[in-house]
Amino acid sequence: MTRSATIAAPELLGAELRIGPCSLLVCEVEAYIEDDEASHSFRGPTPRNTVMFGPPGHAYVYLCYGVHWCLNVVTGPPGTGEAVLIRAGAIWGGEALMRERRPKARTTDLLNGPGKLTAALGINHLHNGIDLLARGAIVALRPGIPVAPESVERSARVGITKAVDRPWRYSVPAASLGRPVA
DNA sequence: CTTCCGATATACT
DNA sequence: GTATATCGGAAGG
Repeated sequence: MTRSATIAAPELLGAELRIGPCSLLVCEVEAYIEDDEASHSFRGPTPRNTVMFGPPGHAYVYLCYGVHWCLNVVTGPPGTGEAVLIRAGAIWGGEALMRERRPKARTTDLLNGPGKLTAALGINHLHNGIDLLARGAIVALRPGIPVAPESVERSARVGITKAVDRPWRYSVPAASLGRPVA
């Protein structure tokens, strides 16, 4: 995971993100690096973004618009402020509990946004900084379904107004990742 | 279907 | 005071 965010981001597609009985397969991500006006790390460390400058494979969780939790996977060597935002996932396990947490959501809307998937999985500030690759981690990132590099779509990042020209959003259709087992 | 808007922590001007 | 890596509900067509 000691790779730059733009390399790590497409490699995260198809990975399984699990917390308790709930899990998803990552199908949309965005890369953010230090030399990037759209990145929280652009102006250096702050109380909020310190985790971005720490070791790779850890979770950077922040509150967006004062309302929604968003989950990133820290990348790059320690000291570099890089991360990959998990933007969407395919339902993989624990669907009943995820629906309980988001009762109004339809199937295609359950995990199709960074704030939606953290709500469904129950991820919040308590998970900021944890090692997603550690054995027995509360929130764990593991190999899921392999995704062919040729099938990855690249596009402009969403919801930003700076550095819009950098095509650092990577995605595959949720339906291409297979069906939930549980 | 579409547009508009409120919520509101954190960081910056 | 203003902007932001968002979402869901209301209002209009």
